[in-house]
Amino acid sequence: MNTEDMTRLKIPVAVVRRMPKYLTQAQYLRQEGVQWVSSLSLAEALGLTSSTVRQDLSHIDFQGVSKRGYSTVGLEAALARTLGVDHDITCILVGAGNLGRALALHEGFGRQGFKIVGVFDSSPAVVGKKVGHFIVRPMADLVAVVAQQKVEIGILSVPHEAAQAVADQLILSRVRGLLNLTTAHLRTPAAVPVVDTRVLSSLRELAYSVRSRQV
Amino acid sequence: MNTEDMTRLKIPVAVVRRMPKYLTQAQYLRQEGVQWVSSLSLAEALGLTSSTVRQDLSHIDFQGVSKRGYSTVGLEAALARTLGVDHDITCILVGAGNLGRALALHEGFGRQGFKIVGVFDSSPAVVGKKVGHFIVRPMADLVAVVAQQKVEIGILSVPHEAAQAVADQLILSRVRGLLNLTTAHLRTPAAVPVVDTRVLSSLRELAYSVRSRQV
DNA sequence: ACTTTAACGTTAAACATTTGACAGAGCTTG
DNA sequence: CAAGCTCTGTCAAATGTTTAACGTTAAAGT
Repeated sequence: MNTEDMTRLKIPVAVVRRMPKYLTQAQYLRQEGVQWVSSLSLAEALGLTSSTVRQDLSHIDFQGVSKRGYSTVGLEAALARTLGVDHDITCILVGAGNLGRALALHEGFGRQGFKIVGVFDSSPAVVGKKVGHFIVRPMADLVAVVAQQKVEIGILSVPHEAAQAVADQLILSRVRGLLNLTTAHLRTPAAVPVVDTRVLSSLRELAYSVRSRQV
Repeated sequence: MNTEDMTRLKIPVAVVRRMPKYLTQAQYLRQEGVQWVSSLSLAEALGLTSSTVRQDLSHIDFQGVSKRGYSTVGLEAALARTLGVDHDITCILVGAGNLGRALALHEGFGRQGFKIVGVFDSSPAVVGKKVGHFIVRPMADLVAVVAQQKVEIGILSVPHEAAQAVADQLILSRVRGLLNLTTAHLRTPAAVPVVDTRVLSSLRELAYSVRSRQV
């Protein structure tokens, strides 16, 4: 089958969710100077089966090599291309509380191409204050900044009561996707995807796992 | 079928992942004074089908009522019991960088029963400093604190190069589960579950969604 | 009391994901 | 230069998840 065709086909969500992990691993190996990686060693590193890895990687426009595996450099590039993170993506952050400030100060995302170009807050007490090298801006500036800087992603770290209203503002300002750090479930038009980070949910899931394994 | 039996059966992972969301929603409705909620309105609030909601809730030891739906109070209690968050769970946090400090300062987790009882860091420059009302402790204190305070969950917010080594120390100190905020994949014995929060992965997943929808 | 109705709980079919199995490709070695 | 080996890519079976459909229950109205 033509690989060009493959990549046009819709990639299953389960596969898309694993791709960032393959990308992280490929970057990591490449930085360590490893040139080739097999589906088996990727699987062992990520807690999967080699079969799953091969099946997953068949969805990207990139070929492994018999007897060697996958080139770490090629894999990294192909995954980045497939995910759309082979170029910078501009983001804004709304909500300059503890979590929001931590994310704004975290340099890791910027290194991975997610460039924060503005920090917003609705509280007059916070607007104008500095967060790292950002000056917190009022919500009224949202539309203009999104338009001028071609912002693609809005990151929400507001109290959950305010989440839906802020999400609506972000959508109106024509942001293309939302990263939701709140516990609220956001309702958005189909054209605006939302990914939840679920920190509290993860803790609760963990509580269940811890408990059900103690038996 | 006897519901007592049901709850002993293993709950599918997909269902466990949704339960925290149902719990959040039930709490929220109860706080607003809503007494009953139907599978359909839960579904609409969380972006699911009513069928999924009913199927999911059939796994907990709690019954809905014909023509009314589920009691928000009862639902909240049953979900909390099932997840094991009906009592406090002690946690420690390792890594007092930006993200770690933000989590330590965030009061929401404490209100939900996840009590942080210690903040640790390996850097002598950080040990001894204050983070909120915590004084950052050295890694050497880990074992003693976990034993004395019966710590169940370790939260990792260290640089990813250090993640596996710190995870190993936490496991040795007999923590029962790990919340992983790093991009590293952690390898643990089967008895020690790990839940990843995947903030960077979520951003990448979002980048893919945004891109594949622009067509 | 009886009918209507709005909900749940359960079944089974549809759909999605994961896994095992194996043919084929291309290094490597003698 | 052929044999052997190790790895990929793909197929199909097994497993897991979601959904629609429907029988059942209990409240509400007549």
